[in-house]
Amino acid sequence: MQDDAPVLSDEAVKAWARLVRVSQTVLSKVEADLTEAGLPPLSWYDALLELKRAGPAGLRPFQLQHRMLLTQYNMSRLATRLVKAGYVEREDCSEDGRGQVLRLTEDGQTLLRRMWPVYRKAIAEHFANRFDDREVAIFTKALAKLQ
Amino acid sequence: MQDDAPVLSDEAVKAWARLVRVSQTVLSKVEADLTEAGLPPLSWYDALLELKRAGPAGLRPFQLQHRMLLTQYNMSRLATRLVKAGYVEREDCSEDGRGQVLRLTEDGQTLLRRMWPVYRKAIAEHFANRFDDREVAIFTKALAKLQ
DNA sequence: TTCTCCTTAATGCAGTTGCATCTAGTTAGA
DNA sequence: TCTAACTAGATGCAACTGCATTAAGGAGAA
Repeated sequence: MQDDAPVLSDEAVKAWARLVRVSQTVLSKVEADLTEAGLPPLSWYDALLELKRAGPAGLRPFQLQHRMLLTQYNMSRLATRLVKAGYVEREDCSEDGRGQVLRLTEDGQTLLRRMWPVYRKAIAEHFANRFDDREVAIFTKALAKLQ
Repeated sequence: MQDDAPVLSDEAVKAWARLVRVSQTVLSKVEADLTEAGLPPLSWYDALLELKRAGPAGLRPFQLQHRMLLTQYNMSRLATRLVKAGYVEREDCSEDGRGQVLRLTEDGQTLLRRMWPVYRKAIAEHFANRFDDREVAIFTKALAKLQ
């Protein structure tokens, strides 16, 4: 019987199981709050927020893709959806014939403003309210080790 | 200008963002390791493990659904896939004409045994190795507040 | 210049999820 | 016993994801 098993305590497995379960639960509660308010999913918010931060220069799809940790094909499709919904405009990139530039539209700005209160409330309710400042700091520090 | 905004510090938002990002990243690394080893996704492992724990009595789909925090329709479909793949058997429930019982098959047992080494290695690499025992305890305790 | 390799982005296909709805069986109250 | 309300599970449809592949432009070496 070989023992090439990585060391993994029961406690570590328990922590893992809890991370998976908790993140899934909390995330789906937040998504549910957005859906209930008739708003699009979190991924749309994330994309629009990044584009807002990028300002009028916009972002190349591959840049947004890296920031959001998306796959290339999912970025391509998310962009298509956001453009179709009118929240983003996509134009060919003048410096690179292969590329595009994505920019937030007015409607996109508006959507961000409509989503934030709902999103903020959801984060508070399902996540932040459970911790005090010290615990938030500890939690953040622990998560940083996984990045 | 109303102020019905829930209290939500920048630190809390940062912790939230990190939780979302990290859990997504780590989870997808683990899934990738399973895929690379030619194994089915994590959700299959979870289901099979619950069925193994349930023993020969098996589980009703709705019981498994609650344990795995699935929606009813996703439970129904996961069961169909597992049955089709031969890892689970599904028979009508004698006590309840509407219901079924799910049981692990021999092949299901075998799959569990094949998946665990890969899964364990992935948990260790992408998660547990980043922490010492004390940190695992702190992390678990923090996550507990979100349950 | 031309050839090769790399990067950017799209897409066909199969599988999965969310939502709404449906069927069928159970339970409890009049 | 009959009916209304509830519970267990399946499914049609649209949207989304993963995988593999493709098209097309860019960049550098010979």
